[in-house]
Amino acid sequence: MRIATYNINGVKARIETVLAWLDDSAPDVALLQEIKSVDEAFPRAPFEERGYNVETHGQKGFNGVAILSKRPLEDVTRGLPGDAGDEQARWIEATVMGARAVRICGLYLPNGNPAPGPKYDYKLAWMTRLEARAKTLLASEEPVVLAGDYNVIPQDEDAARPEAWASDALALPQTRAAFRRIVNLGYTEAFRARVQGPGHYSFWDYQAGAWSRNDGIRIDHLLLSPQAADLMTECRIEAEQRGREKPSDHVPVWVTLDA
DNA sequence: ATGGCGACACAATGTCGA
Repeated sequence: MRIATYNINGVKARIETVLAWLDDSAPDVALLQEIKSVDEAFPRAPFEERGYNVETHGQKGFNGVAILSKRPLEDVTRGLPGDAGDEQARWIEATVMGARAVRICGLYLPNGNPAPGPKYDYKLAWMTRLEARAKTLLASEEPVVLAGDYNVIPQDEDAARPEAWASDALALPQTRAAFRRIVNLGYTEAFRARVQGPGHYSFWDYQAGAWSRNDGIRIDHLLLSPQAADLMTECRIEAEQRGREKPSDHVPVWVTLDA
């Protein structure tokens, strides 16, 4: 089972790009972030024509997450538990059926800038809720994948210019500590379990020629429960997608599970 | 230190992202 996470920066603006990617790369499951669409306006047909089941959790204008899956999906839930008043569409879960059923969570973690401030407070509170959900899911002792745009640069080696991000909400010590607390519950960060060292990024800003200068950051992650980590056979960043026609500013990140 | 880009809501600029 090949699972990809991909912040597409608007499904309406990116539809041709995403369809070309699906045709070339053919993931079994794709977790999309920043669909920037309400559910009723999401262009389901071209995905369904390609054999994908489509589940969305959108809102008007911003945010929004979706799951595309060639395998059946069960028990779909929307919204991160822990704050009934949170109206931002940033979380969707489903169980993907297969040789092993896998609980898959697609997330779009808040950016949090400027920090300090209310947006940063929201980010940290959201991460506390994520930690609680991650802990609950771990207790199931089933394969679990928490994947998406975390808006977290875990370590300095995950940025081409770490000094430029030192006081940014993506890299502040409190942000990194909150991310580590989740990993330290018992999750495996898929990419770093397989690839070490600097120079691996998943986002390049549209501005100032960031892609051509490889001035990137690694902020899209897949966290695997022990039962999922045991099934991992591959993890890679599909960086070449950043150089294609009308790209998102993020690229897909992949994990393959023997499930 | 900032935000040069890009998407979106809404109708010319403002907000947001990272």
